[in-house]
Amino acid sequence: MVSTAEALARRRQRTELRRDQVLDAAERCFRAEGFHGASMSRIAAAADMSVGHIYRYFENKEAIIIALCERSFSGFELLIPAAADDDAPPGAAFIEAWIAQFVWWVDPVRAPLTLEIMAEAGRNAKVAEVVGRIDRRFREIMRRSLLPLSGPIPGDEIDDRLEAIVMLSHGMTSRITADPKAEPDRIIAAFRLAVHRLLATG
Amino acid sequence: MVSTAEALARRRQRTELRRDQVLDAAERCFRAEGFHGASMSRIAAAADMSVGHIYRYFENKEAIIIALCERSFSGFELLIPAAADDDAPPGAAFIEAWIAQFVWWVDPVRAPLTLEIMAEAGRNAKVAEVVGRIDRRFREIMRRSLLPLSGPIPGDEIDDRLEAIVMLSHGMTSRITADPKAEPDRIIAAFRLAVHRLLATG
Amino acid sequence: MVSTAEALARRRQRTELRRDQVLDAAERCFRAEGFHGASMSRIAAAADMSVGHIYRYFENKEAIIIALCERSFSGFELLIPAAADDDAPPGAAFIEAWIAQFVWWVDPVRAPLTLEIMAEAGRNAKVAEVVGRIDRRFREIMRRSLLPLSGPIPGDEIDDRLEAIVMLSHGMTSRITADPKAEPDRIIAAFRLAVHRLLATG
Amino acid sequence: MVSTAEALARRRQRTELRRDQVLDAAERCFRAEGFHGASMSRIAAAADMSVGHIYRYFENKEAIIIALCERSFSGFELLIPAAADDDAPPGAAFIEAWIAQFVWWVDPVRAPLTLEIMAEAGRNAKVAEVVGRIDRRFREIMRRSLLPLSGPIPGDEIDDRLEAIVMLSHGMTSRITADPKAEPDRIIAAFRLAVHRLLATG
DNA sequence: TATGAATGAGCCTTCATTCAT
DNA sequence: CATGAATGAAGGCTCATTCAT
Repeated sequence: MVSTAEALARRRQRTELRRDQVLDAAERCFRAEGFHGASMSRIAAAADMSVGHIYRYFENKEAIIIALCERSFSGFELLIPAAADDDAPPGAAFIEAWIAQFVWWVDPVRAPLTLEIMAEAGRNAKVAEVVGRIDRRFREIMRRSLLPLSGPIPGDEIDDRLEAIVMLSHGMTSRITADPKAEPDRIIAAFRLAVHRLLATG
Repeated sequence: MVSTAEALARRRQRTELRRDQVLDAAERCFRAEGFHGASMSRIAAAADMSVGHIYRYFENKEAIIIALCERSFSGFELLIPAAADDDAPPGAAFIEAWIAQFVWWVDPVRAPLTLEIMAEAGRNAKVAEVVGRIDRRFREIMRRSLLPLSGPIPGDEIDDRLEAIVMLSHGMTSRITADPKAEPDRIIAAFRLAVHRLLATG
Repeated sequence: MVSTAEALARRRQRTELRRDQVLDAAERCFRAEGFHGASMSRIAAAADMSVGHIYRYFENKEAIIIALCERSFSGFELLIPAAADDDAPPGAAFIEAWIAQFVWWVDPVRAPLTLEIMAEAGRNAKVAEVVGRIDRRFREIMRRSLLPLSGPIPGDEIDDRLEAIVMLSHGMTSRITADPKAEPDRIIAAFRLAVHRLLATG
Repeated sequence: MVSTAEALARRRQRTELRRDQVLDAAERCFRAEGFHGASMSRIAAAADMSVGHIYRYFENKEAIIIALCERSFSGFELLIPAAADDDAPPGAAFIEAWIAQFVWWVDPVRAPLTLEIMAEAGRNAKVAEVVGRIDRRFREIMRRSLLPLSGPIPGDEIDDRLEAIVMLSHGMTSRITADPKAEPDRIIAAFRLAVHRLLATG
């Protein structure tokens, strides 16, 4: 029946809404207290939901962490193609646009969570896998869309240059989180300079 | 009395030994479970010591964390001048030696802890202060010893280039930790390339 | 909605029941081991409740102590007006009724707790405040209802005589607690005699 | 040998000194934190002594408590005969001197400890015994030395009157401890008034 | 669907006591 | 005589998770 299909869709959508409601709350809590410091009851309170109800949408606390990691990066994952698929704009301007996307990494609200995720990835295989997936995707996109716009680069240097850009982006997260006085603008400026030098010929 | 002075020295030394014993154990536990995941009783077991006894050497768990942060960086802090004070070797060779020191950052055993420290710095002011101190010292040394060896750099770019180098070193920690398959050698290679390009003229 | 209001009322009532359940258990434990000798886990066991659950009803152990102090005195506080408001019976009979209320103080089950409260008041400001409140109320009632029934008392002696009565009532608690062989009846008899002499003219 | 006997006496005396040193420290600690709140290590620190050394003089913490109870009352026990044995001064003056001794009970520094002892007596048989002993002695002395100075008292009232005096003295301790604003002078004044009325004829 | 009462293991920390030195 | 290092049980409290309603 159509009505059943519709009902199912509506239910599915509502479930998605609830999950987001939990993830929003968890994000706030994890940011302030870390994965291990945040408690389910505090997350529940932040989500305006009962503790028990959360367990209808997530098997346990770890599942929330994993889901949050995925959602956290999906925001970034959407940005990259947005810049990449703007088919072939004039080189320099595109690189500039591409760099601008990285303001995302440097958001002082988001960075601590990203860093927490990286640290957790060191001990939690599932988190490591999520991080690995986005990392591979990030490199692939760079290779496909960023590289063509750079000057000619010696083949044996390509991987190192891309790796350096990845490292820079991770480094931004660290800097923003660990140094409360770091200014996002200055961090981005340093990133821009470094990316330009890494994509330059010679 | 000689004996008293000697006894005191011996005691002091043994205290230092015990503290290190605790810090070694804590380091292993923190690496495996994070600062907040690790428990005092597990740390005690790892240190072959009773829980209560640890508290003779550290006021509380946080004091262990702080002490560990300090000890963790002190290793790095010793390296820098070691390279810097090698009085005036020919430029290129020195830079190479300087870069080689960063194998320290890229040790897959040490990196997870460093990352944990950075994440913790985002919520713990005391940790942030320790991190800030080493950060300032790092920059100051770069400015004093590394910069003179680089080609001429436009004055308004100096800070950005140094900042980029700092970001790269943080990025190495992240990469090594989050990606278990990352090879330290490749990471260092990328770092070397980036540093060279950042110190190059033009 | 009616059901909601009813449910709320029922919940509130059950909460009150639980709190009493905890206080009853705590009272037994405190009596046997003192405020600081009794442990939360033993209180929980005595209350047929898990440790963690107690913390839904009381913020911490001290809150239990305070609540118990309040509840402990509220029993006495109810007695006083009961005697006082019996409007204007013939003097002597009333005084007798009034004295009879003090069997409450002399209950060998209650006295040890009262003494513990007094001792605690010496170090815990919150407890001291609860004790101070009941003390003021006690004096005020004596002044209003007991004094008029006594013979004429020189104005400058009134405070001392009331103070002496207060001291006597405290003393009963001490005697009953510290001397297991003390007979409540004899203690009350002495109290009666002393009160009569303190309220007598001359 | 004489020297041995002397040495033994000297040792005994030094032991006594050490015990007092511990008891002084314990008294301060117990006053501030109660019997259960004070810790051996804090007592040791207050006594300028090592923890382990205390155990040469006292079997365990309870032994310190007991010894302190005994010493605590011995101070009072000495006072009574001091007044009593002043052979037969004129009645009224003696009673006044006798009452004056009770400033001891009302010392705001001593009272909290006395109250703590009374509370502990309710659960610790050994403490109860110490308290009981002093209590019996107190009554006996009153009967022997105070009573003869009073006016003629009906035989069946004697015990009640003495009991009331005992209660008053306990009450003073309670009042002084529990009410930080209570003035010792006023308490003593009330006590004096009550004692006079209890010893008066009729 | 939604609640929050209930659990008990586990957290960090402190304790009385012992014993090698 | 004197120390204080060492223990591990027990302290108060919080937690993730379950389940009756």
